[in-house]
Amino acid sequence: MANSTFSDQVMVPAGFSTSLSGIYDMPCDEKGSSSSLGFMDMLGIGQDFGPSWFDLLQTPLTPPQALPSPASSAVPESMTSEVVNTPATPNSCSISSSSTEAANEENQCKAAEEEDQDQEKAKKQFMQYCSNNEVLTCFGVGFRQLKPKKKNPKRQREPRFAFMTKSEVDHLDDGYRWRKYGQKAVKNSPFPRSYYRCTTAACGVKKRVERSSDDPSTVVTTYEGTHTHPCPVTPRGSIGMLPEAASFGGGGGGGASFLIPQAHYQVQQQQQQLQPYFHNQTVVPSFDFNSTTTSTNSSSPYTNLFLQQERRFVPSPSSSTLFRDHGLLQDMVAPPQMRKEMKEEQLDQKV
DNA sequence: CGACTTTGACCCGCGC
DNA sequence: GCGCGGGTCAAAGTCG
Repeated sequence: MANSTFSDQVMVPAGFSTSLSGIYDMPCDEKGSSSSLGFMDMLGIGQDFGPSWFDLLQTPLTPPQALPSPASSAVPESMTSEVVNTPATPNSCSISSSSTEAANEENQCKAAEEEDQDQEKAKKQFMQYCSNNEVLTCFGVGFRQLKPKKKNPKRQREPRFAFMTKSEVDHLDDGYRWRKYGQKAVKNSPFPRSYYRCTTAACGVKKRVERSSDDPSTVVTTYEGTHTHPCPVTPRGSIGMLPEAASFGGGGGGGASFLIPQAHYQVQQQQQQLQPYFHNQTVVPSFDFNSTTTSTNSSSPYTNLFLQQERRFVPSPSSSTLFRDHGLLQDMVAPPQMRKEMKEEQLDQKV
């Protein structure tokens, strides 16, 4: 199978961005039965909870042409309200039959609530991220309920995170090493779904990759689980993603891997190696993680992830030095406005 | 030879 | 109970 680096993903026509669209939230099954979530499940389609996520997917988070300025980078109110609203069903712990069970359930309730809080946090942060980054389509912060095993009937919740990317190839290189362990034909889709598992021992992270039947140019990647190890791709040991930082919403229940930050790192790296290749490519605009709008003391690795990783690429007056120093990121990561400013700055310096 | 992919078989949950 | 579909296993094949 063809492999690609993340740079393949971000090299999309102007007006499109590596896309993430709308967050889905997966309701917990009240009965604790397993639920293998399909694509429709992830979108929340056919489920009776809150506003339809499918509706969210129909609307780009931000218009492709309208770069969000710091002032306008807040999550749109309409989105915020929908994202923050939690489905009514999950973790509603109201029924118990005995005192011990009640105690257990109470603990589970607390844990679940904490998880939900983390998830809420993650959602907010993620929406902020989407809003700030012209993300067109994102869908997925949630938990998958694993099938209860007979020996261990305890419910397990695996964090899941899915997003869509425009890519010619299915399997995108996110820095981790994956082994394909299965492929299945998907109903109502001409494209098969591939199953990958992190090759690192004791790391149970999985990912599913499938091509959208609606838009064959779109690849849907679903991550499941938390990496328990640093990203193996840490050239020169410069930016190794810590396990905490490499996961999403992991404060309470761990988190699924998230590609974007590392993608930028790879983009930056490959930019240096493949400069001619990236010529005139405009990608990944506007990464402005406003520290004033983002909680920095959050226990969520999600927050730290963005703050620590993304800020390396935040175009700001001070970071323009970074662009200058490397001399090759300008076309790549800087939004048009930023490129213009940098150009002007360079002209000023020449004068 | 090790790492990885392919692919048919198998398991399990769910709906009817 | 049965069939369907999603997910996983594992043997065989491929590749560097």
